[in-house]
Amino acid sequence: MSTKENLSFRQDAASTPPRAFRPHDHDSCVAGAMQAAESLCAESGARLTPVRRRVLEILLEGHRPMGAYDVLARLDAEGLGSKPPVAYRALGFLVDNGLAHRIERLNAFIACPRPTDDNHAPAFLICRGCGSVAEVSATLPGIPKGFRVERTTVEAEGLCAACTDSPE
Amino acid sequence: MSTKENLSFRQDAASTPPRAFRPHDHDSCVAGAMQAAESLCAESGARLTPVRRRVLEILLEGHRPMGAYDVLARLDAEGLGSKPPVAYRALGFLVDNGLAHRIERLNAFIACPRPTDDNHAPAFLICRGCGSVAEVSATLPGIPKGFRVERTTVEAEGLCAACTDSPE
DNA sequence: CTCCTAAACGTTACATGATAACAATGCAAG
DNA sequence: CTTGCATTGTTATCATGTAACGTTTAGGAG
Ligand SMILES: [Zn+2]
Ligand SMILES: [Zn+2]
Ligand SMILES: [Zn+2]
Ligand SMILES: [Zn+2]
Repeated sequence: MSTKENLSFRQDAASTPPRAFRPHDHDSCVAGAMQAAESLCAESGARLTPVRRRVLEILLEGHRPMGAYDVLARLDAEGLGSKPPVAYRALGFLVDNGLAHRIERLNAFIACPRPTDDNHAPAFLICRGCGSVAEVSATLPGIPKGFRVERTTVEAEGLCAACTDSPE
Repeated sequence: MSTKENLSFRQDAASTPPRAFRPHDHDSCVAGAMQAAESLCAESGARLTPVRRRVLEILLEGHRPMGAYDVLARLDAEGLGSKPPVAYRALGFLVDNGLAHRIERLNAFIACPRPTDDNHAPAFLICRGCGSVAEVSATLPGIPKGFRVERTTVEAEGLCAACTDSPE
């Protein structure tokens, strides 16, 4: 459990599908991510306020992205806020602090499963069958000399192993 | 001129910046892309109608992406249409036929400089300094076995060589 | 050439996604 | 305590994208 998922995926890319596409102990999955978020914030001084913490928990419920307004609906139902900026600010905080990522193709957000694994240039595998999204590590090959890359967006849409097998 | 830019960039990635980031004969750049678009459409039976052709020309004016409403403003000024669906339909046609691409990070569209170079899984280098975008070829490494990739979005934001050198 | 059909176009209305701006509140350092 | 700054609450508005439906047009069948 000490190995990064994105690294282990690299090491034996041929064997194991990412955790998000497999049945797994999701409770400990969530607990680990929350734990990591807490310690990251404690370390950096970032304030994981109630709304921010709750949004992270909501995002962590499934390995699938949620739109800002989906998150907002949840917050509203729980009395934590009803106006767009509430959701966007919390999501912005999480993204800025590496606790969540934005999926550009979907205009949606997903919790980072391993926020303490630093320096990750994340790539996302988006299954159009089940809607799950797995975060893996990607390095772009062949960037021309002279272009200084600051941020990358790498997203692949397709079918996960389970959805490929399933009878349509 | 027979070599694909995206291939040549791969072959000597260390030497030449992509054309979009260099001064070049842009008129012939445009002429080539229009030529390629014409023959692709002739071949496939797709109809490059006046609005569609004009939108492609507009996108080709610079190696930079334009939002749908920017394009629409141009069309409106020329009396070619004033309602969003006009722009979105033309852009959709161009994207579907490989004559333009959508840049997800920017909610914007850019003309494909080499639409006849087939099978391209394009990647985009986005310069935040000058706003130019270069299209290069990218293959994603290390996709886990079992995930069937259908479409990719690969975008890198940063600074092109010229903008890195320029004194802020 | 005429008729027919499918594609393209024009327009209305709406859905969805995101942010600017400012007032009110909480909170911690000095 | 008080002063400053981050956070929150709220309003209003902007930006992006699409469903739906009627009309026009191009181009092939007869
Ligand atoms: Zn899980
Ligand atoms: Zn799936
Ligand atoms: Zn050019
Ligand atoms: Zn530049």
